[in-house]
Parts: sequence; C-alpha cells; structure tokens
Amino acid sequence: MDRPQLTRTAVIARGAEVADTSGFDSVTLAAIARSFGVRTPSLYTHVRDLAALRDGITVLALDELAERIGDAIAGRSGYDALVGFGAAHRGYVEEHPGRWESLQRHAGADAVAAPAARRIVRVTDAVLLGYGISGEDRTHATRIVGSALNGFLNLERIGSFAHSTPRAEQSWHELIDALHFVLAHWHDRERLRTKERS
Amino acid sequence: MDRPQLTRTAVIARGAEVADTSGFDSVTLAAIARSFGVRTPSLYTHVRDLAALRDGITVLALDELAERIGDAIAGRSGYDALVGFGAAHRGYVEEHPGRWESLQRHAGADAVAAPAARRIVRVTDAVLLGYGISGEDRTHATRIVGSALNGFLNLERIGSFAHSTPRAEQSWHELIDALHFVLAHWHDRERLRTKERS
DNA sequence: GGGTAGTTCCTAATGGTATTAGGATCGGGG
DNA sequence: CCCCGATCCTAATACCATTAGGAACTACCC
Repeated sequence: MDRPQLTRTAVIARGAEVADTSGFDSVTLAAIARSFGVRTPSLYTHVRDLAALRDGITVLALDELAERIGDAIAGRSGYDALVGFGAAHRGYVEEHPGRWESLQRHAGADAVAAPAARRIVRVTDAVLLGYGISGEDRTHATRIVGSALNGFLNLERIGSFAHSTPRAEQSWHELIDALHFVLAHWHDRERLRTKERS
Repeated sequence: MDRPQLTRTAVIARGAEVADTSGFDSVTLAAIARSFGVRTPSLYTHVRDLAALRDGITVLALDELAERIGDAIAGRSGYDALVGFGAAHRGYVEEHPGRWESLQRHAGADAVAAPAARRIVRVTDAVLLGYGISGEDRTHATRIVGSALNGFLNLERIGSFAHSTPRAEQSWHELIDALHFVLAHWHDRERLRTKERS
C-alpha cells in the first residue's frame, strides 16, 4: 500500500492550485484531500486547520509576488521601475488569480508577520527612492501606488471593467502614466496646483 | 401564535446587518433565520437561495452608496466634488464594512444589471465632467479614480496600513490631492511630462 | 358563514463541510 | 527483534444549504 507523500508544503501548494482554478473560496480541506486521494482528516497532520492552510497560501503568494517584483525592478529606476512594478503585479494576478485573492483579506498574524510582507514594502520603497521621495512622503506614496494598482486589479478581476469600452488594458497604461505623473511631480505639485488656481 | 413578519426586504436587511457586524462571510441563512426566531427553510419562501440573498445585499449596498455619493457631490464641482465623492465612499466603508465587502466580488447577473450600478457610474462621470474630461478619457479617468479609492479603502479595511505610521487618514488626504492633481492636469500632462524629460 | 385556495411557516431528510478522538500500519533505532 | 513515533485511517459530532412535503393561517368567493 503506497502512502501518498503528503507534506505541509505540498498541501499548501495544492491549495494554491485549487484557488487559482476554482477561486479562493473553493479552497477546502475536503477538495484537497480528494485531489491527493486521501481522507480529509489526514490533512490535519500537516496543517493545523483550514485557517492555517489559507494563511499558508497567503504567505506563499506574498513570497512569489515579492520575488516577481524584485526581478521586475532589478536594475531599473523611475518610470521603467514603475512599469515593471505594475507589470509584476498584473502578471501575477493573471497567472494566479486565486493566490492574489488570498491577499485581499484579513490574514492571520502569521501571514502578516511573514518576511515576504516586509520584502514587498522594501521593493516598493526602492521604486519610490528612484523618484526622490523620502521620509513620511514615501509612506504616503507607497500607499497611493499600492492602492491604485491593487484597486485596479481587483476591479478588473471582479469584472467591473468588462462591460464597457475601451479595454481595461488601455486604462492600465493610463493608470501607470498617471502614477508616474504624480510621483515625478511629487515635490512641485503644490506649486503647480497654486498656479492652476491663479 | 404570532408569525414573524418575514419579507424579502427584511431578510436582506438583516443579512446586511449580519455582514456589517460579523463580516460578509458570516452571512448565512442559518444565522439570519436564528435572528428572526425562525427555522432555516422558512427563508426560502422569500429568497431563492444563499447566492440570491448575497446578491440582494450587494444591490442594497449599491443603492445606498449611490445615494450617498449623489448627496455628497450635489451642487459641488472640481476639487470639492472629488472630496465629497471620496468622503461618501470612505464613510460608507466605515459605517457598513460588510455591505462594502459585498461589493468586492463577482456579483450575480442581477446585481450587475441593477440600476444602482449605472447610477454610480453616472455620478462619477458628473465629478469628472467638472474637470473637463470627456470621451474615452472619461472612462479612463473613472477607472483610475475608482481604482485608487477602492484600493485604498480595501487595503485600509484588511489592515495593511495598521502597522505603520503615519495614520491612514493622512495618506487618504494625500491620495485625494494626488487624484485632483491628475484630473486637473489631465490635458497638459503630456506637456508637463515632456518638459520634465528635457 | 363555510368552504377553499394560496401563502407562510414547519418538520424531516440528504449531502456537503470542518473538526476531534482513537485505532491501524509502516518506518527506523535501540 | 521489538518498540515507538509518524502518518494515515475510520467513526462520530456539529455545522451549513437545500429539497420535499405537511400544517396552519388568511383572504376570498360563493
């Protein structure tokens, strides 16, 4: 009788595949057990409970995303880095929608404290340093860029852009350009705004 | 024997309360039935199934949100309208987090086709008209503004800003200002960008 | 006024989910 | 060679959604 080779890592990886295929809500211990040809309770040897499994997928996603972003902005700065940063996100959502979904929720303490979470903040900071933004402004800018990309990708994912023209693709480029515009003029924004009002 | 006064509307309203209190995932037919002092199957008289109940909450949320936005931008334009538009969203998330959550997902066809969905698009358009943006650009601008606000509010909701300073509140103002900057310079953005490069 | 039809709630039953308890089986180390 | 721990199993409990079919109440019609 050959015992299936289960592992915490394998279980979480399978969960991530299920998420990408059928949505994060379909990540269920029963489904994963079935896919391994194993009974549900057997999974409890490798994973504390369903919440831990889901948090594991979140940490996996954070890791993979951080690596992609790192690769995408390596050796680039300014606009090029921003484009790479965005493309890394968008590519990840397209290839791994379920894992991305796992990031759009309150995660458990383990996931929040994961090194990968800090890593993503760090690479984002690196992009903004290229624009000469530092101090508290960098936090604001990080949040603005993160919000815009995250929001666009989620709206696109849930189909908000599906029923109108032009294609979301074009709006994505406009979004990146708009972000570049904001970042590039971060420090003279006040001056321009004043000029506008006069 | 006094029968509880159940109604489709009442069931959905109760569902919305449950969502706001315990999260959208806690919206369950069993929980709603309990809160009415009624057995679960009794709800099927008023609601087709769980999915229909959830879609009902989504439509309710769309309606309430559209009304708030309408009130917030009435008689305003430009920056003031943008501030009101944002405040309407942010206030709604704060007061009704579960209903907001109901908007962050693939909704059923009924919900997508709801008049309220079009109404929100319309009021957003009204804000952008104040900036003199029209045609395809207005679609792009709508998506950019929607993405940024939506993304910020979701990241704030899932706690992404909770573990760093400064307070999210400040970043929110920066975000609104950045959006105003983008919208106000929508048409001379190309010129400014060129100047920047020279 | 009494029967009747429709509405609304009920109980009963099925099947899917997570989770715990405790038993069997296989491997490696004394 | 035997024991022990790891890994998987079966059995059981407790939720959940959903369907089938019965009872009671309301309103209406004759």
